[in-house]
Amino acid sequence: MLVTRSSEYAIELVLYLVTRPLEDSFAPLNKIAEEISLSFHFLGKIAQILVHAGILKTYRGPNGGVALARQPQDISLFDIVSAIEGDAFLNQCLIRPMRCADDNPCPLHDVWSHIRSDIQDVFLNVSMDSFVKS
Amino acid sequence: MLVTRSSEYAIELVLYLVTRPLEDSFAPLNKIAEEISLSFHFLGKIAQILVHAGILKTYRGPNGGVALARQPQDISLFDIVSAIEGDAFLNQCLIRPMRCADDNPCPLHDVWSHIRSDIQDVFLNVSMDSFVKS
DNA sequence: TTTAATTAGGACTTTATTATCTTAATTTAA
DNA sequence: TTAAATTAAGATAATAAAGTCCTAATTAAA
Repeated sequence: MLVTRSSEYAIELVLYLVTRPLEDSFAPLNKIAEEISLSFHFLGKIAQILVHAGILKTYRGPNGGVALARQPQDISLFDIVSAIEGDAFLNQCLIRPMRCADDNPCPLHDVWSHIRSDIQDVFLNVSMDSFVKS
Repeated sequence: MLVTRSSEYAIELVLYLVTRPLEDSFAPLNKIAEEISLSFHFLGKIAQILVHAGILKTYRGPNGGVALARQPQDISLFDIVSAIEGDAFLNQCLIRPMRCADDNPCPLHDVWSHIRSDIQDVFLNVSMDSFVKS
């Protein structure tokens, strides 16, 4: 598993907002949940995390819903996934992440720090404007 | 999370066998569990999976234990992790892995298939001989 | 100003993962 | 041939992740 299911859902939610027509403002979560076949309540929790991370904004009441808080080109895959998975995402050693440190490295430490830095770059370099509908 | 804790343990187990003196044959799991501070019983289950995957071999009875079934240079990180995580490891799309297919691709399909192929290459190219003690 | 539409967030339930416990099977050596 | 040392594997328990449900808070419009 590369990311949790919560991260998958978060990516789907952002993709939904990125690919829908620009003129629309807030999209209600119940409509999104139905269209992408996810649980409305669970999606609400995901949305809250993304709001706290500054990726989405919400508005309550009639005609309310969620919307992107910044431009698609300013939202990377890394932003979304690290918001859900926490700071530790791609920031730890592969084995015994809690024990391994630069001054007490595990055998994989050097190899892995290069690998995860490469993977992190990939996640940082995929931004949501790749998926904007024209 | 990039891999499950079970995969971490599997990597640790193999690393233990790779880094110990060559003249030793089978190492008993209780000794390994103690040295790397893991649950003996859980380690036993991990070992069984690695045995079925052809990475380890075991021998029961006094002086029994586990040993590498092949040379360190013939065991990659990918071998270990995919044995534990299953065939789906790095072989699926990032979102909705079950639904996404080449003929019905998710929005991330093309981007992600390149990314995961790169990550998979990294896992394939790290083999256990990098960690052999000389 | 009341009602309806929405997000916010806590409590709870279900499911999957991780971990432990117990017994069986295998093998060596006394 | 019995006892000890080991892995094999099923059953159960604990923890974490995923999912559901309920009530509160906010906002717009009738």
